[in-house]
Parts: sequence; structure tokens; C-alpha cells
Amino acid sequence: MTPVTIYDIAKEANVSVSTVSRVLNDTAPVRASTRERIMSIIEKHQFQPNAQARSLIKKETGTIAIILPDITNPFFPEVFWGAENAAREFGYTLFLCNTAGNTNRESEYLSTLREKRVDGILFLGGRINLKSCPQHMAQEIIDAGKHLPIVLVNGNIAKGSFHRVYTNEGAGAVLAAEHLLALGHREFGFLGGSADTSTTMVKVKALQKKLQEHGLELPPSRQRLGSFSIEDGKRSMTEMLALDNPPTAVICVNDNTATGAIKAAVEQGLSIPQNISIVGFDDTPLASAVIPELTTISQNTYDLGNLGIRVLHDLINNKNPKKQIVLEPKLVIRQSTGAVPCV
Amino acid sequence: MTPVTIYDIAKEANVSVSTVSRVLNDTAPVRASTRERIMSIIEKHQFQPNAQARSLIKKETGTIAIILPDITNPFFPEVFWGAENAAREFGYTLFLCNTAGNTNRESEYLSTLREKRVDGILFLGGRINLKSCPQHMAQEIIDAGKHLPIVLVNGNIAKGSFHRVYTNEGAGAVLAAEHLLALGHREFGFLGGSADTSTTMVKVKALQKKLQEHGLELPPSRQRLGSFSIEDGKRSMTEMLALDNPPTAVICVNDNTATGAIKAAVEQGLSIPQNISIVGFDDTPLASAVIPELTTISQNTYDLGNLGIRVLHDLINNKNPKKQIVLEPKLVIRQSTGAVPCV
DNA sequence: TTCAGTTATGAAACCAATTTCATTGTGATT
DNA sequence: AATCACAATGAAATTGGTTTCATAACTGAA
Repeated sequence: MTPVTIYDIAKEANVSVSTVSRVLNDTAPVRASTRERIMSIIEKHQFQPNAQARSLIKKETGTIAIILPDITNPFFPEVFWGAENAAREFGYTLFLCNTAGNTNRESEYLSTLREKRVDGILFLGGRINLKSCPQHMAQEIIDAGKHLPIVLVNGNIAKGSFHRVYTNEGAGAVLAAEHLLALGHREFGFLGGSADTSTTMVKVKALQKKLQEHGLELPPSRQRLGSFSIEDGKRSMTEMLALDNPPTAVICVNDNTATGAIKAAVEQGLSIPQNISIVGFDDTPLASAVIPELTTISQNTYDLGNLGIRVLHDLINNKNPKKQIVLEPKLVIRQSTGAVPCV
Repeated sequence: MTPVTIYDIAKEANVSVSTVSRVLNDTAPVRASTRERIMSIIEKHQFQPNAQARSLIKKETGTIAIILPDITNPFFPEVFWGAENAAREFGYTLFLCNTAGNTNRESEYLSTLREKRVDGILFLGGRINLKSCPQHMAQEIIDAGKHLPIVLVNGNIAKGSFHRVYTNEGAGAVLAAEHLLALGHREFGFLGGSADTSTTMVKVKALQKKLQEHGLELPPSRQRLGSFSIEDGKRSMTEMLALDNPPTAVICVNDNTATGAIKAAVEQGLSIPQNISIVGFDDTPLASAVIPELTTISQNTYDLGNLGIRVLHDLINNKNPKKQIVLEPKLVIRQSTGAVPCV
């Protein structure tokens, strides 16, 4: 039951623990015959050195944590997958910490992770995604940052000096707008997300600016915020369709809400894209699963995680990575957008 | 930069480390004034005890690993979420390990996790989901099981004596069949999954048996296996619709393939459920996102993870949990099934 | 006042590895 | 044969905590 230790191996092989350690880590020459004898004893007992003891002295755990709001949102598993593959390259194991948008949970995890001496933290969403995350609200994150490397993905903290990897979401909103403008649309709507998240407001702002350039506007009645869920997208879209002047083109904060929007439109007897065009965001698997398939803005989700870990790895090894990496989104045209309907 | 240790605290407070440890763990009475003095020094330095050092002597890490095939498959995030909430109750942090169906990766993770002395492992999919996972193929898992507690979720290993939590998937297939039989269907098809996974074959077997009871059969031409993806579901469904005698009711291995099936049917100009009925499996978010919404078999995905951790926790604490927990699936009727079309 | 029983504390052992330093053995060079 | 370089190994310190054991100080009862 009690696991065998390096001392047990040493004893059975009639050598000192130093020698066993050398065999284990190939850190100094050991006579071939001795090495083989030790190895066979290791095999026999299926001995595995205790990583706790090792990291105690090495001052590194080979462990990184990913903190994110909601793994059941299909955007995040893709980020995780990108992160995990990079982590594997460098030999890290990953803690996954869901905060469920709960600030307490965020703080708790931050504290636990510091106790467990993770080598670094990849932080997505939560507080760092607030429209403005003021310093006092992010104190635990800033404090944690003093003790270990942290990389922020798709977010920021006012006055924080964290390394960041993020998508230019404003540019994404502009891509969507340009696509719809080219199709002749002039009546726009925006759907989903909550007003205190930057992922929402950055898009709204960029969209408004772009429309203004074309002498168009995005009236408050055609901005319906809320949460990031399918249900909420559906509800909001239903409301928007009941307006006196409903939009002919709707841009959504993510694919979830866009899916909800499609459902609402279909329920109202509308055809997509004949009667109304809908654009999603993120290009999650949902985008191509839905009928009609969603035109959406892809944001290199996999790379967000993958690059995040690479930056973190450099940070851990004092390699001075670039402070910011900005990824440019792409427009993916599918079936949910088309020419403006004739009036 | 170098983190402060319990020795630093002790020195600054003019006490021994034992006393600081007592304050930290409340393991023996400490004079109030001393306690306060120590506490304030701890606060001042934001001292956090090193969990590595602690677990070295306590022989527990407060860490559990979840091994699963593919976190981007929407079934698994829900399992993880259930697991995480139970884990939090007991104070565990979770490693997440994606194997991507790769046996090597599975073995590697198993080895790393043992080195890192996780308190236990929750194992889903992968080898344990093979139609028959023979002992020699699962040797690493069995070996790992000798050294630490493992709970299998939705899977099994021949001759292994692991604790298990799983859904009665055969019963789920029967529920789907009964629903469709009641709607008058007599021409059935089955879609998706790979022939060497038990999650696929259990359903096929149960379905065949049920149909036989009604004097019906499931000919090989109407069983199209493959992978678990949307794309594959679509491809298989297209093939099946090209048969001389296409089915009027199709049961799918999961919601992904069912979604693919819907897309294929729609592409062929069929209406659902007027021309053909489709049933999914798992009740993932996809099931209610898709249009028409999927009739599907719900398998208490959240509980699978949540109960899995509870069993594991009992196992870790020698509390002798039940060897098996079987969850019964439920039929969720939505829009993708209807009466058999008149001939 | 003395004795027992707590309360409060420190010294040192322990956990399981790595690493430094010292020592011995070996073969090659002069 | 003496010297040197390096191969091969062990003893002991170190990492940062927890825990046991011993002891000093205090409290209340006899």
C-alpha cells in the first residue's frame, strides 16, 4: 500500500540514494551494470519518484492552471484543447478551474493555486472581462500576479501590467458589419452578452462606429443585451422582432445567442437568410451544426489557448515574451446571411 | 521573488515554526496575543504555506485527475462540471487530461498523475469504452489501480475490479425504440459511433433485441457506424437515405451524429419529423439548439461526474462505497420525432 | 504551599526527493 | 612508477512543512 521510495530502491540495490537519483535523472555517469541492476529493481516495484518531494527542492511543479468562466460554453473547450497541446509539449499538467462567473470562486481558486505552487496561471474571462475591471476589484489577481506568472486571455485589468493574448474583437464586429453592408443591409441589430463585459461592449462600440461612417445608427431599441446563452438569445430576438422597425441584419455576441436568434426567427415564421440575416461570433462547433449554418466571426480559439501557454512558458523561464499578442478574427460566410430583402 | 516560508514567519515573530504551524492549522492552543502577532505577520507577507511540503508528510495532495477522450465533445464539459462541484465540496482541485482517443497519451497521463501523487483518478471513455477491453490492453490502468483509487465512468475493463458509475445505455436505446414503435414506426436505422466502442454496441444490441420482440429487425445496411462527429453523422445518413428501403426512424449514438443526420435529411429535401424521425442521445446543449430540436435520451450527464467524484472520495477515505452505481436514462421528447409517414 | 493538570512553546525527527562535496577507483600519460 | 583526469559512488545538507516529545509556565484544588 505505502508506495516504495528511492530509499527502498537504494537499499535493495546496495547503493546510496544518490546513485539511484542519478539513474533516474541521468545527471551523472553510473556504471552500466549498476544502472541495470537499479533499473530492474525500479521496474519490479513499478517505482515512481514522488513529484512533491522533487518539486519541493526544484521549486517548480510542472503544473499550470487555467481559470475560465464556463467550460460548458463550447468556446472554452477549444481554448483548453489548444492550451493542453502546448502544455504537453513543455511537460506541464493542467488544472482546470471553472469560476461560473463567481468572484468568490475566482478568489478561492487563486489562493489554492498559489498554495499548490502552480508554475503559472492562464486566466480567461471572469473579472478580467469586465467592461472596466478597476484595480480594487482585481486586487486578488494583481496580488497573485506578484507571486507567480499570469497571462490574461481575451481580457484586461486597468493599470495591471499583465501579459496578454487576445482577439481584436472590435475588428471582428467590423468584419461582420462590412459583410452585411455589402449585402445591402441598412437596418442593424445587436444581440446578447451582458453590458458589463468587455467582450460585449467592444463589439457594440465598434459596430456603432462603423455604422456611423455609413450614416447609419444602432438605436438602443435594437441593442438587446442579457446573458450569453441560447435561451437568452431567443428571448431577446423575439422582443426585437416585435419592434415597429425590426432590423434586417442582426449581429450576435456569440454563436449561442445567434442560435437562439435563429430559433426565434424561425418560430415567427421567418426564413433565414431570405427575410433576415444573422451573424454569430466565435465559430464554435455550434455554428456549423445549426440549420441554417451560421455565418460567424472566427477568432482562432485554439490559438488563444495555445499561444497563451507559450507566453506563460516563456514567462516562467524568464524568456521575456512579448507583452501583447493580438489575433485578428476572420469572417466565415455560411448560410445565415444573404441579400437584404426587397421592401 | 522567493516565497516566504514558515521559518521566515517564525523568525520575525520570535517563535518556533511549530507555533506558526499550530496557528495555521489550529491544531493546538496558542496564546491569543501570540496568535495575533503571527497572523499579522502572515498577512503582511501574504504568506501561503507550501502545499508540496505539506502533502509530502500528509500523504495526500487534495488533487484528483479526470481523464476523458475529448473535452470539445459537449457531453464531457457537463460531466466535468458535475465533477468539479463535488470536488469543491471536498476541497479537491482537478487535473483535466484529454486523451484524444490516443492510447499512448492515456498511458503517459497515467504515469504523470501517479508521479504527482493525485489522490485518485476519474476515468471516462478511452480504453475503458472499448467493446471488450481485454486485460492485456488495459494493463497500465490496472497497474495504476493498484497504486491509487480509480473510478470508471461509463465504461468497464474485463476482469478489472474497479468501482464504476455508469448509465444503462441499453435501456436508453430501448426507450427510444418504444417511443418510435408507439408512433407506428417499423423501419429502423442506427447511426454513428465506432464498432469497437461499447457505447455504440450496447445500444445496437439492445435495439436489435427490442425490435426482435416486435418481429422486426435491424439489417446491417441500416447500421452505419463510424465516428461520433457531426460530419460523420451527416455522411452516414446520406448513405442510408440512398438505400432502396430507407428507414422511417433513425436512432443515433449521440446528439452530434443526430445533428449530422438532420442536416443530411434536410439537404435531401426531407421534413423532420413529417418524413423521417430522428432520436439523439445524451441531451447535450446541442439537442435543444438544433432546429428542429432533438428528441433524445438524457443520461444525467452532470450526475455521472458528480457521483463519480463522490465514490472516489469515499474510496480515498476507505469508506467502502458501492461497487457500482447505475443511472437510468430518460426519454426527452422534442420536435424531431413524429408519427410514421403514411405510405 | 504543594501537587496535579493544563496551557503554551520549542527542539528535533520526519516526509522523499535533489544536490553539493568529498572520496575512492581506474586508465592514460609522461 | 608517479601523476593526472575523470568515472563512480556515498554522506550529508537541503527543501518547507507537520508532528511527536519534552519542558516550562500557569491555574486551581487539597
